[in-house]
Amino acid sequence: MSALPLDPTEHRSGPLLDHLARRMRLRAESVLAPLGLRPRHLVALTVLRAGGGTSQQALATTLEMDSTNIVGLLNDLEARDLVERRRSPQDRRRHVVELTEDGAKRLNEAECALASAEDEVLGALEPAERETLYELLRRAATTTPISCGEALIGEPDAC
Amino acid sequence: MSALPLDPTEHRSGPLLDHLARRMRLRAESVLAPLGLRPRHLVALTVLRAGGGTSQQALATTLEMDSTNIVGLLNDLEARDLVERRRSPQDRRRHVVELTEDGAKRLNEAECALASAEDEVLGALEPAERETLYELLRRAATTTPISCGEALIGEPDAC
DNA sequence: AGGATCGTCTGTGTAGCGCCAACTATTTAT
DNA sequence: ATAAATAGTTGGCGCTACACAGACGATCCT
Repeated sequence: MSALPLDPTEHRSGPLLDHLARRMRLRAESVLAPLGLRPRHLVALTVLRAGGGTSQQALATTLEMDSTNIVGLLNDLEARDLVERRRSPQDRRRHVVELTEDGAKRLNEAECALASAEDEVLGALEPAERETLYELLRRAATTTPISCGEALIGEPDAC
Repeated sequence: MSALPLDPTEHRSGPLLDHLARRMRLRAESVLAPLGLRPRHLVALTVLRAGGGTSQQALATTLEMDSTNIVGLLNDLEARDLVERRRSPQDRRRHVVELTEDGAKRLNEAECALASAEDEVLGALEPAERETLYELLRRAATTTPISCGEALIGEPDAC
């Protein structure tokens, strides 16, 4: 079509994302096992750290998982005191899920433990590039996960 | 430790990768259905396009999947003429797996179809940033997947 | 009081995938 | 030439992650 060498073919990162996530997850699984965590738990913890206190269904929306399965996931995390369920004062049906201090600490430990896995999978990238990658992923993941009004329970001013 | 604001906390992209891959995969699933493809097929096709002719076990190593499951995956793709299994002349036990023209075309179509999914998931990133992301992912995924000697069947000089 | 909503529990079904075992065709080593 | 290793295939078993549906109590909104 055009003489410009701008976009010769469609560049979709979906499959690459999938591929790398799998490679990472396989390594993470074994590295995380001694900590009693699975990759899936880390995703939840990461989202919770980023999102502050959210209701369970908000979490379900963010993680795009069925809410019934969120229950089990949170049970795991709460049993290990990594996460806390408090009833919302505004709406006592709701559980406000929040990372505990232990949770934040454990998440940090896990992230340290993941370094080796990341070294293997992202070995082709230099440190600066990895940081760029991280920043892009983080920003993409922090895309006002839910309609904003329901997600931010504690900060009604943010919107 | 240091006063520099360089690395206050560990930055692991593993969980983010996992999260975004999931979000992408869910959308891809429905978008790809009319094309008779699943996300997993796209990963394989993408790897094949990047890697040229590889043996099945090389593919298994790259995708980090059990080789018995590779068989079924390739059966799917070959049944749709997206992929071709030829016996290697050098070692007639081997199947050299290669993308057909139809396969390349179909992969391109699929990538176009994925645009909407990507728009939703990577909506927070500008086009230039998405391209950067793609490039980083692509390079990370192209990390001499196998020990190099076994992977490159057709090009024995490359190493 | 009545209806909707949030979370929980239970159960069912399915898909992805690892693992084991057996078998064939072929290559390599002895 | 015979034995051992390797590539692919098939079949089966089992586990895990999930989605989905139904029922229930607690709570909110009218």
